[in-house]
Amino acid sequence: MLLNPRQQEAVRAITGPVLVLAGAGSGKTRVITEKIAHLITRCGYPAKHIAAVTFTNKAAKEMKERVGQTLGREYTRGLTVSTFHTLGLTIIKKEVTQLNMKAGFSLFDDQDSLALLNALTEPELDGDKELLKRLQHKIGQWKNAMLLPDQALAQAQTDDDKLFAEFYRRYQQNMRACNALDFDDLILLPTLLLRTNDAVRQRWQQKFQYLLVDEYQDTNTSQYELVRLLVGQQANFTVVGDDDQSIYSWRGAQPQNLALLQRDFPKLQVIKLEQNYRSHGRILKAANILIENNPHVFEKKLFSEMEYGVPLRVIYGRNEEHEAERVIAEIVRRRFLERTPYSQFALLYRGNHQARIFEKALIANRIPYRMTGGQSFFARAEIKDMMAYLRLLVNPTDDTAFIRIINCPKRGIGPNTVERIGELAHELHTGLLEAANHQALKTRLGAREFQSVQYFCQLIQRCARRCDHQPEAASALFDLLKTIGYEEWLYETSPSVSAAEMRWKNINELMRWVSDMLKGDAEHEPLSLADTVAKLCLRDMMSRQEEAEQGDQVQLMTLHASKGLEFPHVFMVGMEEGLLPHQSSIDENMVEEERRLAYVGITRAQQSLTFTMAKERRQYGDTLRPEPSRFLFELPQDDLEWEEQTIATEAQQEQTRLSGIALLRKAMED
DNA sequence: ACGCGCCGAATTTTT
DNA sequence: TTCGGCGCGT
Repeated sequence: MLLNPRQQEAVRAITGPVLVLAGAGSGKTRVITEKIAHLITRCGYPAKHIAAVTFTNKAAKEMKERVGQTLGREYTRGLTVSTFHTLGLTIIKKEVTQLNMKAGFSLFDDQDSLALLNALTEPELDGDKELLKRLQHKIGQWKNAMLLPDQALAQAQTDDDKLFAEFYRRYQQNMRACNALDFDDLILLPTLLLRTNDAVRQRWQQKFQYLLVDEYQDTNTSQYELVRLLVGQQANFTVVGDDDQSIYSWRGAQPQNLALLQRDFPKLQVIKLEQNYRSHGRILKAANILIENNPHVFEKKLFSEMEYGVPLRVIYGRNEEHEAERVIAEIVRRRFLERTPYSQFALLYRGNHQARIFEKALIANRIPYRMTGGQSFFARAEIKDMMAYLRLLVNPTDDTAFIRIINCPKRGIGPNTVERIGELAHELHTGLLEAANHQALKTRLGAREFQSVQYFCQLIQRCARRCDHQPEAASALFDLLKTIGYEEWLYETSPSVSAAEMRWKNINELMRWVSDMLKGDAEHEPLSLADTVAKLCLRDMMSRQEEAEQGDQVQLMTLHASKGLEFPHVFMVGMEEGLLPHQSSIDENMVEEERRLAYVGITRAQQSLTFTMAKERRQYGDTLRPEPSRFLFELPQDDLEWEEQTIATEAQQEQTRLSGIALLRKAMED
């Protein structure tokens, strides 16, 4: 299909700064990929001088694929399509010496940095999880605002802030000692370096002569600054975004960055993509009218040339179980009557806890479903263990990794022994592993403990040395895994055999990625172990296995997780004051972002949209009678069918339930 | 190794 | 209020 006039305009605007305001379903990924193709084939930009930046690996991967399809792989060689964090990492790796860092640094995820913060604030905070989270969040805010510890301290108003700034200083000091970076550092360090070092900045401006940024409304201050520094005076760039889909401000995203562009680049060309190719007219109308309740810097109104479609519906359950039952009865009915496959239905909710009741009902009715989100692969204990081994191999000063695995699997090294090692490390100004390997430890530990520690150090060192010879690295890792007896340990400590099997399977999955990345393939150079580990930390695996084969399953996810996706039939559940908008957002005057969240949900729907709610909802042990969400009243009532609010008799309710089940029986006989 | 008992969660989480 | 996870004790 041809690009529409606005899309063409967006693709062809190649001189100077361009902002593409891309409404939901307006084909923005297509515009970005076409634009990259246009830059390469028509404008003489070599691929290696173009960078496209996204927020997720998934988006980066999709974009890479689509550019490859459009142009053919040979034209895309050298093209940079990566996440902000991977781009930051690329710059840091090239500029390690400028940054006074050693190669083979570790990347800490949120859990790792929380563990470090816990250790650093031991006496003062005493492991208070609530406070630690707040501290971590605060440090993140400072980093995103590009404030270093002493600047944070200088700015601190309250005593609390001063204390937190002091912890921030300790944290950074320790991170440096461990040669470790957190995710925010991946943006902050390159930004500060580019800002202060003219030669480095020029080098990177030379490298990236054209920059494209996706989901621009989700950038934070340091990310925007990085963009500004990279594009320089030339300002040849395109950012694509939609202020109405900004739903991550609680994570530091600054949707104001869209408006700031106009201030910082007066020549900014603004192009709006308002034609929607996804949803029926009624759904778009509802979305437009809802979002008009928010203030806007840029006016935007989506339109569709598709049919007007069926009315939006609002249905009730007498409580949350009944709500779930009714949704399921509805799905079963439509599957049966209209032959709609399960996979065309999506259930969207505000909070993960809401999923449980729907899950239960789906299981009870044997309806296949897929829940996205939840505990991620990398949050699993066995994966964290293995990653800690990998990190320690690459970076012997990674004390967080050392502490995690020193006694895992159990090898008779208890907290006391670790304490002794810590003391020695402190005296010698070294990392824990080096201290553990020091002869001075002999006099401080019992013979057994000393021997255990020695054995562990030798294991790590031997393996690390073997890993230096690239071809041997993978087998060295497998040998290590064997030697420490991790599989046996899993079977000993898991609550069930099947749990152990699951965990061991996960370990093997990880090991497969590692060995694939070490080996490389037709499209990927073989990577060093250090690069492999870094990529894994950023969840940036090559050939990340295709999302487990998607059968015919009902889709369950949070509204946040649904951004960017589309479904023929959408149920937005729990449409109640207190849930959406969420109570704490109401309390903090953050209803506009909740409205955007509702907007995101509505614009996921292609053909039909159903809002559901419960008349009664149990919470904290008492029972609430929530009001319908204010957003329902903001929608065009002519397009909304409210179910009659008659109070059904028990008999009628039972009838509804039974007819649902009867339909199910029939469906299962198919 | 297993079981019991207590405590915490209850908003969203791209890296 | 309830459920699940974790930690400790036998």
